[in-house]
Amino acid sequence: MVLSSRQLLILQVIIDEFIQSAQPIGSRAISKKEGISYSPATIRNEMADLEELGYLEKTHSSSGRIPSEKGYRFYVDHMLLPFHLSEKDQKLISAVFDYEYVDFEQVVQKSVEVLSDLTNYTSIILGPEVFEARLKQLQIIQLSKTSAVAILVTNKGHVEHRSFTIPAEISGSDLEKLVNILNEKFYNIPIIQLHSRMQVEIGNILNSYITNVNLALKYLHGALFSQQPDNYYMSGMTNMLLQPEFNDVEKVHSIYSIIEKEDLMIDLLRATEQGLKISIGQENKIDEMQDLSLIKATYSLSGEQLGTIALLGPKRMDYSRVVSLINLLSNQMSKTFTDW
Amino acid sequence: MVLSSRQLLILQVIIDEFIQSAQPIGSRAISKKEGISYSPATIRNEMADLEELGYLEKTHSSSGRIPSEKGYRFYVDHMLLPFHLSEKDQKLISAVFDYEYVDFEQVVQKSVEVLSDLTNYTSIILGPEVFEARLKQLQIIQLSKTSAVAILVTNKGHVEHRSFTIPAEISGSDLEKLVNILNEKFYNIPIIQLHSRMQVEIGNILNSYITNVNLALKYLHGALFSQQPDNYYMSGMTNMLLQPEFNDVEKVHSIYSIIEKEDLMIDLLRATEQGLKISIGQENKIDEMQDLSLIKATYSLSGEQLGTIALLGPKRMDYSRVVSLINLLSNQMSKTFTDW
DNA sequence: ATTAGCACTCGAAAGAGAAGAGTGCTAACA
DNA sequence: TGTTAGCACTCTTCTCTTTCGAGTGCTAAT
Repeated sequence: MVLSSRQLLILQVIIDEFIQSAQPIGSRAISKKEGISYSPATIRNEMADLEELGYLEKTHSSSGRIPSEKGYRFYVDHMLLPFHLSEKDQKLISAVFDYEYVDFEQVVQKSVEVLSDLTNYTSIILGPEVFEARLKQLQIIQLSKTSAVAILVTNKGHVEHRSFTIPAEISGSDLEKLVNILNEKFYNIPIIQLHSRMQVEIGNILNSYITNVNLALKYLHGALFSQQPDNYYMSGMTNMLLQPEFNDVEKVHSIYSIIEKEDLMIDLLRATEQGLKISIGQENKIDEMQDLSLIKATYSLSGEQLGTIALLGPKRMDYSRVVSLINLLSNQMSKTFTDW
Repeated sequence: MVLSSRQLLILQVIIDEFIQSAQPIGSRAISKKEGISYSPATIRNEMADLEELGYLEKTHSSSGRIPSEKGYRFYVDHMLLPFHLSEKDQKLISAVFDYEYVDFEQVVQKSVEVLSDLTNYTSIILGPEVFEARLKQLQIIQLSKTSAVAILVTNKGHVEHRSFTIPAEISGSDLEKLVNILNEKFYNIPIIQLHSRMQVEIGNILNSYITNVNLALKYLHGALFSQQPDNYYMSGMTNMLLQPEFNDVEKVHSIYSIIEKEDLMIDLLRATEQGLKISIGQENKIDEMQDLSLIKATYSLSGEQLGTIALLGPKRMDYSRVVSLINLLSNQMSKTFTDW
């Protein structure tokens, strides 16, 4: 069953209007729209058909129509017009990349903010995946007899650091030796392999130099990897409060309880495929996200996928503008990172 | 005008009950309370007096009473009983300090979380002030021809880092020299002085070694200080949604709009005096905080004030438990930091 | 000084009615 | 045959009452 062009037109008008107003749309309102030359009665017939096909819904038996999830899906798949971003939008986005002293974190932080500001939705970005980077330098700086900072720098400029107390069994000079050997031996290996190779490859070598090798390794490892790196950035959570569909504290709370579960969101965002993906309502598979849409796009460095940038808002989202914004932003991010 | 002991008792019961129930308290309910042996009529008379004195309010002409801000203030100043924390609370708090690998950030992060979890209010902590620390080591690690990471480590184990692009006019070896000289010259000076002394003291010395000194200094400085250090930690914002007084999206939004203004909150929290301070409703001087109470306490390292730990919730707060929790936590923080 | 009694006030909840937006269906029309 | 006018019907929303109960303030009795 394929839709007639008139049905398409009416569907489009209803979705566009509903995205604007958040109110059910009636036949009379549609017939008065520019570009529509049918009477309300005709439109009512078409709406009834569209409803039967599953693209529209009613809130009650004599209400106007609102888009169903299937309607949104169709809209997103087949009716998304290329949106022309305003000068202002474009400027605000490029401003993110205009700074002299920049690093990944700063750019990502600014990106997530500009995205939530421009859309009035909640924006989330997964930062560059540290473990894909390679070891540039490892360092231990002793602060006192019993405490030190371990610092790890990757070839992509990411820095991880952690303070720790030096156990009595390990001397400062032993730690230093350990670090020297690790730096020499493991320069430029992927961080993700560091853990396993630390155990396997150098235990023997070190035994001759250092007492308590295992303890020292354990400590060093604990210091560096005890916490997952914070590459999760979110902005505009309160924007949810502005959406009329969430004008009830109950709903807000249920949504926030999901958004706050960082692990869950990371799982949700971690992109499988390159490119842009839209999940509408129940497509998200999570009860609390039934009324939400998630739009995510990947960004990359020299073609290699680096992270995900995403937007969370009501199903009634301004998809066409939002998609343009995300595309522009993710492309700019990719470009900037690759240029460095 | 001093309150009679019966008035005190009634005031206490009303505030305690209201903190529990969030409902206006009537005379009959009070007279049935254990420890009260007066008839409702007697209590009504006392309540009328307490209202005239400004300690109580009515929500409408025939409602029960609720505490006024003056009532809360009196309660907090004169009626706060030492609260015996449950085993569970105490355990959860000490668990924060029980880890093997710890640094400031981790402890602060965990503290802010445990505090909001235990209270169901919003918790904020100002982390240790970096600029009071001293320079332990400065380092530049070159990542490529045109990019590098600058890392600054303080004697307190704080690490600041920033990536930057190396301008064409400056050679890598010059940067290295610069860092060496800075390390030698400025070891152990307070970070806060680093900026000015960099300008004044070593410009001359460096001129002979390095071309483009000023540019290099400018870059290094920009890299290290371009961003304020993130020593602001917050947790439990969504807890506000659980409070019956904020069951209206409007109110939540106005509160969140304030909480999100990091600068403003930092100003509000930065403690002038050592110790614990409670600000109730209008005492906060901020319109949007009329319905909120703020409790803040300082923590310190060897007696030297280090930061602030605070709790934000409705005026109807469980002051006595909350004060005990904050005191315990801030003391533990001070103790832990001093022990290191 | 305390308390019982009582009239009164106000909010919350429930119900009734009117208005209005919108539908579905039927029959007329081009 | 596709389109439209007309009309009965449905359902929400708003407003107006009514009722109920909790709680007060005041007066008079203890």
